[in-house]
Amino acid sequence: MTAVAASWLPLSTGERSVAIEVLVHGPLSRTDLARRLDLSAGSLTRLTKPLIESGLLVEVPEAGTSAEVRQGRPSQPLDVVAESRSFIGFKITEDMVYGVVTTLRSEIVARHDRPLVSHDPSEVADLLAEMTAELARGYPRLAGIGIGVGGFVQERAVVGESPFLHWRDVPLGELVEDRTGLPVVVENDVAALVEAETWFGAGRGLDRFVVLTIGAGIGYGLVLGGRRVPYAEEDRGFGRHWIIDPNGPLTPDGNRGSAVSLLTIPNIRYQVQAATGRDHTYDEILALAAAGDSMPARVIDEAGRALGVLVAQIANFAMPQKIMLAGEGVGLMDVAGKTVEDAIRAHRHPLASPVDLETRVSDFHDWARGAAVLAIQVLVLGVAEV
Amino acid sequence: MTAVAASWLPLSTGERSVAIEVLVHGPLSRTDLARRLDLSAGSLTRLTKPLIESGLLVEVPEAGTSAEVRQGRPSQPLDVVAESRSFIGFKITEDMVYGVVTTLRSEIVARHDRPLVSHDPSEVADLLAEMTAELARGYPRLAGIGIGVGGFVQERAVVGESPFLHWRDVPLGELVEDRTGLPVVVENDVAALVEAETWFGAGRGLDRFVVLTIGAGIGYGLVLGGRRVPYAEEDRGFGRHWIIDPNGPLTPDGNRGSAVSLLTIPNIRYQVQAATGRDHTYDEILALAAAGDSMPARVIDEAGRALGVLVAQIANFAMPQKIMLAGEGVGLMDVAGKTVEDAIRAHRHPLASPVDLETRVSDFHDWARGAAVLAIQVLVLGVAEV
DNA sequence: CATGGATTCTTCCGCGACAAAAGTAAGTGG
DNA sequence: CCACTTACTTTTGTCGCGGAAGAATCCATG
Repeated sequence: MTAVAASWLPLSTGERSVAIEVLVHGPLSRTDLARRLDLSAGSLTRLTKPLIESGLLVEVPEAGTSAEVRQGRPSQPLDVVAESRSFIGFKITEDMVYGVVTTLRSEIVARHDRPLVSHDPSEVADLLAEMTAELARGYPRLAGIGIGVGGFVQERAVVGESPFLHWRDVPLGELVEDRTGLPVVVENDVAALVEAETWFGAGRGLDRFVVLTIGAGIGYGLVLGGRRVPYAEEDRGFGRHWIIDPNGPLTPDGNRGSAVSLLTIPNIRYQVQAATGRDHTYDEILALAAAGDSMPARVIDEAGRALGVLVAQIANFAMPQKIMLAGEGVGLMDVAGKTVEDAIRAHRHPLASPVDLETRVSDFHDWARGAAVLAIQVLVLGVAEV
Repeated sequence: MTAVAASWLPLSTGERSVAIEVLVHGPLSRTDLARRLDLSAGSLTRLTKPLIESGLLVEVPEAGTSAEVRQGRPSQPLDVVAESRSFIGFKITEDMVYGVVTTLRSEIVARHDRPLVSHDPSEVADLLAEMTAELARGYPRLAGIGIGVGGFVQERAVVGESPFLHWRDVPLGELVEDRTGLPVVVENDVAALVEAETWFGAGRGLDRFVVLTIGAGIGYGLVLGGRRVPYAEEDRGFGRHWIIDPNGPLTPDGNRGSAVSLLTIPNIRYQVQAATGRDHTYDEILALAAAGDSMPARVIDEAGRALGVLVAQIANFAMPQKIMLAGEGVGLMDVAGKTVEDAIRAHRHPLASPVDLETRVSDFHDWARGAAVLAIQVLVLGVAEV
């Protein structure tokens, strides 16, 4: 596997904005683009020409509604050639690596998962290289790899600290680049998910929005002006110091009634086990709660209330236009959705605009997809960022 | 009193950014400006010329440090002619109107206060016109008036709702313009203070910062990307639905342990009165608490803890670069500063960057100055905003 | 089936903003 | 007195955009 020409020609700012607009907002005619980007029709001819010649964009037949009869010269929608390049995204968890192949539009076209048996950096890199080879079958024009890791990542290349892997200053990007010959972007998994949502998901076109994840831990990502706000304690225990109920249940980590102890999957399972003596999976607990089993129902109700308070406070203080809920723990919303909404309402001003809360049913491949989006951003469009 | 030519010539975007930069960041040479605005030296000659000709900027002698011996041609700092125009700012409270005259640089050069005996809109407007005439003495080149009101203000002109004045849809801007012949900007008082801090105060040059005010109520202003984020419930009871301590003291408004009931001046006085049977002023309570009187000390300690939690949560969720504390209630910081800091630390992640908390000792004239800053923004530089 | 109107896109030209380079001004230091 | 440094000005070239005119391609109408 040899290195592929990483990125297209260097794009001018005008060309880049056109490329991103088409990539993110689907097929658009030149006239549409002129309106959206506030440019003249003439400028669009100029800007699109090199993009079409380079193969990034193509003219596509006009969208379906043939019934619609319009006068005038038909528009010539432009679209990115989604399949022209492929990207690989990985999500590394404690015991599994989830991998996907995506198109330029971040649609998942292939999946491949493997158990993670060793946490040794070079062995992990070996595994990622093997999985890359496996995934690459049938997708020859790989342009790059994105890797999402829970933990603190520096320079989009080095894992500065990852508690669950017991890593410190591991140059994962370099390790994988050496083995695959492909450009690699490493990023915190929540950050990657946030970027993916900003470009291709719920956050498209929004100025301020929040991604909140519930799973083994709690993740928080704040996007302002289209950019993610970096913060020092990134993904090293968000919500642990946020005490919702001082009299709440004590959890193994020694915090009483924190958002983490009330909301995360391991702590919910711990609470149910401590009360009933039996170990259940998270899904079982949700089912029991839905069926009215009193003890799980109490724990889940409390979790729903905590989530509502958390969401309300985020809305009060950060004032996002939308809050997106993701992660393996969002099943909570199905069972305790009403509790969450009530709690939100109770902790918001009656005149406040309603919170736009969107729940994304997501599995680990969505995290991997998020990592692939980073590769798209950095490698294709040359979006540099820290 | 006749209308004065309101604003300078329409400025181009380049000229405007130069003007704002000089206005906000004091005297700057062209070379400094070129560096700050990322422009070439040539562009600065071009951009500054019309500004100097129009009288907005002047070349001033180089700054003081004559001891400093440098080679080369001396720089020619530019400065705004601060005294070339004057602005009036008003802050309306329930029983007083506070007025100031400021320079273009928002320095207060005169004050004048009057008791507010009637809440009738036209009588209030009459009073403002009288005070304007009073303040205008000796400051002939008035360019505009800014008015800060607690409540909900629309279009920077109409008081949509103000509970303490019992106003609904009062076109205060128009009323005062009719009486004075001067352009008038009306804005929510917290919003005005936020703008003032963004331009001339602690928020200068920051991308994200928060203004938190404690007084008769709690005020919250969030600035992102140099712009204040508008929100629906603006200044109609921020913090009332934020329950810090579910077992906290009950207050007359029926909320138990909310940020408002724990922190605002009327509620602190109410708590002390309920416990001791005696009515004290806020300053007296602070003094008693500092002296160790147990009951006031407990109330103040609780208030300090509540403030700490509030600040910590703002820092956690909105991630501002700085939080500015203002209002008549900031004396709390002198007495309970340590409690506040402890509470902040307890509710933040240990790895989180420390909260940059700045306390501004402020009286009502600072609110009035904030309103004057709005007049400066809108009338001189044509900064349009909602 | 020709004509005209509508709409989209292309070509071309001019304008404005900017940067880079070259020139001028005003100081310091030997 | 001359070299050197720094600040500013002038000149010139380039880039990107908007606007006007025209080409392409549809529909509607007679």
